[in-house]
Amino acid sequence: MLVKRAIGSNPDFFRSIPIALFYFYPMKKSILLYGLAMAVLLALLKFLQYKYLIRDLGIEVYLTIVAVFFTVLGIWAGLKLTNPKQVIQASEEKAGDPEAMLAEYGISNREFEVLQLMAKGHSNQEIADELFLSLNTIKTHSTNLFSKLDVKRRTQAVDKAKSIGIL
Amino acid sequence: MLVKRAIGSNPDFFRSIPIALFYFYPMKKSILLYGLAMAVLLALLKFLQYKYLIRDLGIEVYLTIVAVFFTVLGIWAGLKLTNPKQVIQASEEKAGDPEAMLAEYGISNREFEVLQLMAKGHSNQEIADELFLSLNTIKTHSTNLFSKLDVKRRTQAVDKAKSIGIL
DNA sequence: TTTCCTTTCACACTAAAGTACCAATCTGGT
DNA sequence: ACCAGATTGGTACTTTAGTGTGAAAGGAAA
Repeated sequence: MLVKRAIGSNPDFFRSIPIALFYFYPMKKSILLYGLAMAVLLALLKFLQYKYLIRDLGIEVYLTIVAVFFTVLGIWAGLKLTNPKQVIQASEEKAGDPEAMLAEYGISNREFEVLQLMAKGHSNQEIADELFLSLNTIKTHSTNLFSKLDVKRRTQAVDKAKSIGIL
Repeated sequence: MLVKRAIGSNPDFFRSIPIALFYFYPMKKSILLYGLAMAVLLALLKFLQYKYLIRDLGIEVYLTIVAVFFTVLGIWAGLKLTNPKQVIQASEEKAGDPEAMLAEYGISNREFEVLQLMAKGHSNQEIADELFLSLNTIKTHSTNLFSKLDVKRRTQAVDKAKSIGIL
């Protein structure tokens, strides 16, 4: 909808959208955002193409912009995809029953991730940056985590988590 | 602007770009390969452009191919860059004597006492009460302790203290 | 005695952590 | 399709934590 209103003047542009979205059909919101970003960029370039004489500058310039943009986008996507990976690895390190304890205390995945970074001495802002979340979200997670662990501070949470063997 | 509106719901995206580029910076070979892959693809497309009539299919198809390719490339880069994360922290693991380490870092008795209580998750006020000291004194001790351990927060102090074997 | 370190504490300030409440979206089952 | 839990965020607020500066008292060593 948003896209449609922005580029309404270039109907032939829409041919590219289904192509982009095709590859990611089974996926969810992030992919939708990906397609959207792609569409927007294409629209922008298309717009510039008519506005200025980019065609005269050569198609290479055109492609380079797209290439760089989507590389960055890809790196970002890659970083996002690897985050849940580390959690799995970390939770499998302990030979005990960390998973059982997490379930016992009703600690969710995200909460555990936050807990792990807390234990490494990271600040809420740092955790937010590393997980690509907002500071408020980290605060929410940590508050919920504290109530589940029945503690009041992050240092207590780390201490208790280690004592019950989930860290 | 246009792009920002499209991904507007996730402003963290833009914060992640410098992060991604930061990890990317020290890797010279990867950048070289990146440029090479880019050049090869551009050449290939250029070649196809003359060989067949891709231009008639529209610039969108052209761009879509490039976009998808470099997204995949970016994801690959992202995956590669996130792996050597945990190696860095393992460098300071010197399992040694506790007393020797205290001397090594110039940590005094009181500071160590404070550190121990910190590790148990106690607040500054609680520590002050337990040691019959004022809150300000605890703050002074902890500030000095942090500078000696070269950390900025109590959680980091506890983490580092454990890693160097004084806790 | 002088010097250095430790320990103690104060005040004023900034930064971070944490609480409370709310709400939208997403996800996994039933 | 609906629902419970998970995830993500926001606002406004209170509480701790941490910094910078200064200072006083005691002990140990030169």
